Amino acid sequence: MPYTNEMLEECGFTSAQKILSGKWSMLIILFLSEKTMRFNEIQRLFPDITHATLTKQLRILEEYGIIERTVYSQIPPKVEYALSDIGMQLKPILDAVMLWGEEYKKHQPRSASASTR
Amino acid sequence: MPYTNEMLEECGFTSAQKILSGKWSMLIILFLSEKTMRFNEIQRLFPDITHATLTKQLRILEEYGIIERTVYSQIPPKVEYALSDIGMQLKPILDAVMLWGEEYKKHQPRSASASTR
DNA sequence: CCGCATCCTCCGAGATACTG
DNA sequence: CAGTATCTCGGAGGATGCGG
Repeated sequence: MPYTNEMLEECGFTSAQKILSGKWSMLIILFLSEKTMRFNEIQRLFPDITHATLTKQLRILEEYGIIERTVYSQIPPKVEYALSDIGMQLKPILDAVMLWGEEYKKHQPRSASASTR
Repeated sequence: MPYTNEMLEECGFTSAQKILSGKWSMLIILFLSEKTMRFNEIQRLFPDITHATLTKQLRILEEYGIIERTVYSQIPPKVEYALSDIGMQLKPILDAVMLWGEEYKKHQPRSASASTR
């Protein structure tokens, strides 16, 4: 039996796809699962993501309810990012993804870096 | 310590991100993990993916070594798609993702369908 | 039945510069 | 220190039509 777009919208799988398909989503979630971090901490962790892009990614994940944002109204400002409960439940999955990725690289030493598209 | 783009390229996690972030990748892999399928079977399963798009997705996954393509030279043509060994190892992960998605929808009844972006 | 080539649309990701 | 506002650009995803 076929799966139309409507049916896929209902399915939890589709939510997961949207949330995880962001270029940095999985990495951010994985590191936040270790500890709560400030904006600049995250940025120092990934020097190659601009702060504008990082802000967007964090906003999206926040809207999805994956991370929680705490603002301390002070000078200088301080904002902390932490995983929500449901976000935390992604950790074992992302760990498994990472392990799979390592395994994959052993078998396919050159494939996924040279994106053929 | 920071993770530069170069370091991330080395990391297996990045391969996984590229492979899994395709809009249909996870769904296709999940269904192929159940059984080998012909092109038209897959397309009937997802009526809302055009055959051009499906072809591209399958090619990409094939280049990544996730799926294997068997062509039967006959009239009419027959092509079968199956998961490779390394592709099969994704199944438990995708099952977990699906379960997480269901759990997520319970907690966030409206979030990820109304993509706020 | 299956795949390829072409063209188009749209959005993610980044670059840059400015605010409190 | 953190966030916002624009702009650009490339590529994913899709529509259509031809070819074997």
